[in-house]
Amino acid sequence: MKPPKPISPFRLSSLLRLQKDPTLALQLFRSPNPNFNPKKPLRYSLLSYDLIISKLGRAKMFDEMEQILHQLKQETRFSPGEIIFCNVISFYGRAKLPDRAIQTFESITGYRCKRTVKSANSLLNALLRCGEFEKVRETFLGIYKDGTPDACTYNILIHACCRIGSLDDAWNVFDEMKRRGVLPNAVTFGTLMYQLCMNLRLKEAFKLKEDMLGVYGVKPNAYVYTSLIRGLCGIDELSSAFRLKEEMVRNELKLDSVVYSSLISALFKAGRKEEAFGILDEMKELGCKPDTVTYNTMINGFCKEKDFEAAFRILDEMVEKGCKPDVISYNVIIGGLCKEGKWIEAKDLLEDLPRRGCAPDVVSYRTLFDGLCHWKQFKEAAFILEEMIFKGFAPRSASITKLVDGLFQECNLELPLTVLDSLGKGNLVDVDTWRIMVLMACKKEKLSNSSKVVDTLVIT
DNA sequence: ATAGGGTTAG
Repeated sequence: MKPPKPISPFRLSSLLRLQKDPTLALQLFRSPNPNFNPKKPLRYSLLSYDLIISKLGRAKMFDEMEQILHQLKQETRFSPGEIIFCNVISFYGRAKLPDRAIQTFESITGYRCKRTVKSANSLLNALLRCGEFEKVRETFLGIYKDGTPDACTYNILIHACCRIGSLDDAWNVFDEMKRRGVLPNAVTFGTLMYQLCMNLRLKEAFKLKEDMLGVYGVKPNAYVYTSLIRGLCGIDELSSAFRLKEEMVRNELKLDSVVYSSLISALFKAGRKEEAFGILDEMKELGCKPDTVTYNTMINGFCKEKDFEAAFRILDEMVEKGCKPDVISYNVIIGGLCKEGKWIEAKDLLEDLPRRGCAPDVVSYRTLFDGLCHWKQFKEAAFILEEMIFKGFAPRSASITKLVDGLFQECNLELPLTVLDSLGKGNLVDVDTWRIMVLMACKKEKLSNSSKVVDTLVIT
């Protein structure tokens, strides 16, 4: 048998690109040639660094990602491009780790890489995602160290103003942008339009639509239309919303699944579900594939109508069409079932998720837990509670109060101890839980039992 | 993968 040749740097990059599993990709990166002489280490290409860092960042494997970054720092053969750091900063933003985003930003020059407004923009956006508005301000004030703010910078600031709910501030930034000679683009108008439509300020929104083309020469795109369509649906102007959809066609804008999902959602809310199917057919005819959100919208519609059979049919259709249901698809159904008192079905569905290839999330558990408490299925609730805490998901504290309250009303003094035990394991015993436990126990005047509660509380 | 739009729970 011929001995295999060692992997070349080029080959490593292709293999990394193909490897979907971040852990296996990391293993491959760390020892690409396990059977060869380690004295001749592989000379990693910049591309392979880029690939592994992005994979680890997307998978939130930040310690491993930092190790690779450290290794990259030692390389003297090349200087990494700024884009790598932009990506890392946005991974930290998505993971709600603002301090790490800032650290990364500050470390860039240590990699022999020039810092520009691009990484500053990445940082601004990461801080915005983390809700760190004061730090957004500080970063913006310091941006001139790296260059001058561009359209992207101002767009992020406008978005930040919208997020804190101040359209006035957003307009101020818009004016400032123009004063500085930076041209607003489609994203600028898309962001402003979104906020106007969210607040149902449709008159101003349509004025902005006129101005963006007439005054600024920017053509309204699908983002702008989607906001307007949703705004119109929000004030029950469905026919106007559909007229806008036709206008998109006339303006040769591609109708995408986002536009269609909005319309389908509106049709269901207006009790016109038959037409929703017509829209679904139209999508298919125009070659616009319904995606997970489109199907989720329909599932939600059917659940609101208590038509769970139809909801499950959509779920089957998704699987058939190769569109994978996500955790939201299931959470919607679990929530709908709980609301109707069908908690057995809800529980069965949750327990079936792993088999269906979907990991339940904190919403799945909270929904079922709240549903069980609402229907006074306390034993089941306590069981789910233990499971969710074991998985690291915290219940809402109001739900716990409701559960314990309900148990005492049923004179069940044993189960609260089990609940307390579960909460203790998750370090979730807060002051409210304390209060209600002692209060309820004392109310029942079962002093022996109340002292037992206190004992358990002291231990936890 | 420097910036904006659609579905759930609260």
